[in-house]
Amino acid sequence: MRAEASVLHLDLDAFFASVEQRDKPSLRGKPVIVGGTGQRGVVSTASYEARRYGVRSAMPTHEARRRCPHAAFLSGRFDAYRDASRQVMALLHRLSPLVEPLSLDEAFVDLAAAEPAVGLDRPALIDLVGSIKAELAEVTGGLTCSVGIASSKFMAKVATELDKPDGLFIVEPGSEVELLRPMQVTVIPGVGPVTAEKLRRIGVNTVADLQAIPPDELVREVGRAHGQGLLALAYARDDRAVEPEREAKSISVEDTFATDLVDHDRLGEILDGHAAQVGRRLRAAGLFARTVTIKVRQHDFATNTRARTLSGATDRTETITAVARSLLAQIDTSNGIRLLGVGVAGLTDVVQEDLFGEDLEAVPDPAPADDHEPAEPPAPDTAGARPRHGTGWHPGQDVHHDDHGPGWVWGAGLGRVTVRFETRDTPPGPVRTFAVDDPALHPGRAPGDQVTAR
DNA sequence: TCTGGGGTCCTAGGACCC
DNA sequence: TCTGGGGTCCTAGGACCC
Repeated sequence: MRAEASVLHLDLDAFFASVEQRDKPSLRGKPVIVGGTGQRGVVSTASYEARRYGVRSAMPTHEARRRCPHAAFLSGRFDAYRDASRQVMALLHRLSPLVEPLSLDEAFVDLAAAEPAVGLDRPALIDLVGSIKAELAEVTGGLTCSVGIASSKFMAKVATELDKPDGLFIVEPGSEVELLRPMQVTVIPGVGPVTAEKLRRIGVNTVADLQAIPPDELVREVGRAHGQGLLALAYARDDRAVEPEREAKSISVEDTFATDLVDHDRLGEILDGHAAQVGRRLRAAGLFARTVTIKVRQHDFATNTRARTLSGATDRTETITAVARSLLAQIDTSNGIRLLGVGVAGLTDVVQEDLFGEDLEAVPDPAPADDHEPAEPPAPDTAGARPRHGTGWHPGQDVHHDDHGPGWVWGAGLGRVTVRFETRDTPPGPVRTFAVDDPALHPGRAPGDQVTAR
């Protein structure tokens, strides 16, 4: 822990939903829910208007629909979220070279490393955050954020939660432990449902309870590393540095199906598709992987993983596919599978492919070594998790119509697709319905539709 | 009709080596 | 012909985070 409040934590408010409201004027001030829109979807982000109905992140979408049937349910536009995120991270980088992104919508900034230096007294920090918020709204077209500033990463993150949305909370150095004492133990990162229940059973509900428990009892309940970690955080002891540019340790692609799958050929095709995506991402990042993992979620939600480590690292789709297929063969899929995933780990950026002596059963005809873009296997259809990967229209998607210009998919079904024609810079626009195969209707934005940079 | 998709980190046991 | 101990790598599962 530092002597000064020099760690800043920033969290974009209801990020995905806010980007949707920014780009879809008719949704401003209305409940918006971004997430999986199918039967097995869950909520990623709910706008504050939707939260008033009890809709929360990670809630099954069918539950969200029950609570807030009149909300707009959108499946998400990750390119738009990534763009906004990049703008925000770039802004923070102009403040300090030490920026650690935690996700698209969250980051730590080390203010002690700010260039030029910034004042760390309370009035200076209030000023600084005021200008960050103004600039952030400017570059992103009106997004807001909440900010916490404290003497450590842990306390800065706790602080952010204390004033949302569009808030600022500065923890005065020295006041950390008193601030924490009355809080629920679940404010401590690493205390999820399972640990919270274990702690509850030994009478620990608040951080003050955690401080009072004999350490050996705590360690007995939650394990040594975890127990000692919790105890340190209960006393606000946290000297972790703000670390920019953490390297990726794994890459994975997975998909939950609308209905459980039994058919082995279909599962194999889906596995091939996932392996191809993983291979593409690996090559795009210039990385090679030594370990291939598959993940299988059974009909009853029981989850199996199988992994195999190769003697050399690869970025080849054929190799990943062959290993993944042989791993899938080890698993009983006869009762129905709800999720299938492929991942790689053990990443390096040096070429060291060495498959001599590798026992790859079921290796398909190896392609020439320079062929790094094999034909895509057929995309999963019917029972799969469409429309996310399919050609169907999905709610919220950007579209362009030859006659009506840019808009977004309001809904689709029964051979029809309904589009609202509006953009971030227009007033709420009109709604029209087309046949799903209307040749004048195109996915994405046409070049002329680009929103003016601000 | 419960329960996403992308990750990180930890634990425990077995293989293997010296 | 009798049972070590440490270290590393690997696999599987699970908790947790956004």
